Amino acid sequence: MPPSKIRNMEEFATISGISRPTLSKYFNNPESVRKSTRQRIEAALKSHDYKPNVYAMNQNRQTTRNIGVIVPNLADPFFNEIGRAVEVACIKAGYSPILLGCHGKPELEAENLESLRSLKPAGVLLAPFGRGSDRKAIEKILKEVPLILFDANIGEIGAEFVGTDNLQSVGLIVEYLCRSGEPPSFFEMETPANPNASKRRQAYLRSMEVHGFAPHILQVKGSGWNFEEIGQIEGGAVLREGGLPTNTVLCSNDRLAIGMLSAAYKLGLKVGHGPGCDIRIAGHDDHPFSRFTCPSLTTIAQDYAAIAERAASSLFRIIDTNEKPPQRVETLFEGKLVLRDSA
Amino acid sequence: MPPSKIRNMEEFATISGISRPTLSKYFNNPESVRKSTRQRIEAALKSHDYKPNVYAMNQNRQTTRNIGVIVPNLADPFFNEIGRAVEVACIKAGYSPILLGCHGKPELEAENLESLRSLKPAGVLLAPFGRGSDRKAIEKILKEVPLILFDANIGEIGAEFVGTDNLQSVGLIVEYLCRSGEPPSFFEMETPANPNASKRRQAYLRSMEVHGFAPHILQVKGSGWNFEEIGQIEGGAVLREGGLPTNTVLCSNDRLAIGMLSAAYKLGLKVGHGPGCDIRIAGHDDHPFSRFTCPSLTTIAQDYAAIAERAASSLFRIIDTNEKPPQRVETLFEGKLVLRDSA
DNA sequence: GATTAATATTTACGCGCGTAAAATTAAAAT
DNA sequence: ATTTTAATTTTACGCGCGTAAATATTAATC
Repeated sequence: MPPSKIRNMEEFATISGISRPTLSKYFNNPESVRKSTRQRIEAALKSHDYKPNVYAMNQNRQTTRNIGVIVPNLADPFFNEIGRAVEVACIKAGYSPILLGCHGKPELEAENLESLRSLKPAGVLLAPFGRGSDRKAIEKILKEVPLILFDANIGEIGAEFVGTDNLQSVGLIVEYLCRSGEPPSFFEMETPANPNASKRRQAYLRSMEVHGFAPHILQVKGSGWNFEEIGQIEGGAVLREGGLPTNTVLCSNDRLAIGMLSAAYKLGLKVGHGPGCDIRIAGHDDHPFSRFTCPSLTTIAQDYAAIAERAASSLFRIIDTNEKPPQRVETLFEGKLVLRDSA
Repeated sequence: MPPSKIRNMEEFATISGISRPTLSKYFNNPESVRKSTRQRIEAALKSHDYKPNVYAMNQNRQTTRNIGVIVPNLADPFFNEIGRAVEVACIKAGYSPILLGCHGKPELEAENLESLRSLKPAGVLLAPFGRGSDRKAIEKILKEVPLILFDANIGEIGAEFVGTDNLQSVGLIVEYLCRSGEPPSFFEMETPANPNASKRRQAYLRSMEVHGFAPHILQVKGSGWNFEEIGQIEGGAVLREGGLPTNTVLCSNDRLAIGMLSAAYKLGLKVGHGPGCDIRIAGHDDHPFSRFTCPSLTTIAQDYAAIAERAASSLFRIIDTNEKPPQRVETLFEGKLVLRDSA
């Protein structure tokens, strides 16, 4: 990239000997021009360092190549990873993803949707808060661009929902826990922000029934996103006060389990499935830290790569064909049991 | 916001009874118009749901209100938090932050800088990789907009560096460890990506000298960002093979320490400072998980709020006054000792 | 080599807003 | 009430590119 500064596409057109409309076509889709032309453009590009002005590009265009991706909390490793996977899928398909986190605050979800709206994205991939989500804000952007929900479902909103089959995944771990020891209680927050939580509770109830055990649900106080802290404080209280009918607990998610493990450690309880262990604790999600907890956490791994891939490709299909599927689809992927030391 | 759809500023001008240039002024800085006018505009805004087209706004403008913020890895809670703090500071100052993570890949840093360049930001706040950073990519954008480094310093690049005083912070924890028990060894990766790592090693060496102890540095293999895994595997090897001259280890960062704690647990070692403990392990950074490790981790808390605030405000000053400080400044904030159970 | 289909060029207009200069109006100071 | 000062309106142009239509060129087919 020599010092030659090109100021606009016009200039680059004269320098490269290609007409401006053809260049415009190229930048919108390199495949849309003849191979020989493409090569000439790319050769010129190498020796001139020109990039079209993104603002001018998108200003007078009916549809941009931007994809809005919103997750509730980028600080949560699960959402970080799934957000990243979606990002990569978008780039691969020639779109420009805009990944926005809501820092655990539902009001930021509405704000992010609004700022996306002014970026005129071609589509939106949203992992909503669920209960905390501003339904009107979602419906507002939905009128303008296709939207697909992932991770958490909100009834009948968006063209598709892609997530994990909680019924299957929770069934899997409940079955394992029942088979390998005492049946689990279910540990969760009283007012979970995420709709998956209630799905998991229902799956737990159903699964316990299938195995012929009496369910026992521990709902503790706590809201917000400080799951570890809630698990530690409230889970610790449960452990101390002996509110458990069996020696096994299934936590609604790994972050709660991590907190509970911490509480168990403080109480001097030995967690695990070996001899001499006081209690078994299991989680759900295969949080990146679950491998490093003490003891390492038995949990369910979500197939976030598949979820991300599917959500993205479904969105691209809608964008490309410009037609919504006649019926709202719900795609669920199976979770996998990850056996470690805690249960 | 009734159904009235306004398509451009012109339309909104006729509806609101305000001239378009005045509206333009208002949207660029609400304070720049008379109070009575501002109130009229805001009243109209409430009943008409108009927002200027961002692309058209920025297209023919010498300087946008965008601030690029780049951190090495949004999945790392430390960078997530400091990135968020910077974001908030930008919004507060009326700028639009664009927070980009590099997912631990230095090549993404260069890519992100490049995509920022085409967004014509008013300035850039960069937490660089350090060794892995593409110096040329940084210098390229530096020619166009002011840039401030935070967290990790790269010699003489950018208008300012804002970070933690590792000499002070490591001195603090070494002093504590020496005073309260046996002097620590220093545990780190062989080829740390982050320049803070070598700063901390130097600070350790100097601090040990001050207290009259022989330093002992454990450099283990490993690169990349899987710190916990490296801490677990390599730290575990150190613990097993008895390569420690004392019962105390200071890890270069919390994530290594978390891995080492996990290894110690697996080996059946009791970590802590109480009676009957086999080893003391300390970290650096006050990672959000450090409160929930087993045992909870004694560490150093960085003042990331101050770092973010300072980095942002310095950038705004340069942008507003349109002049770089005559000399490159390095601003260091002190770390605070966080005493928990592990050391 | 002639015909056809695909691609490129020419020409021209518009997007929504920034921004400058001059004219006007309103508010503040005297 | 008059002058001074500040803010607003009018007018007008341009930014860089999308995009459409007509024309010219190239490549593919026979």
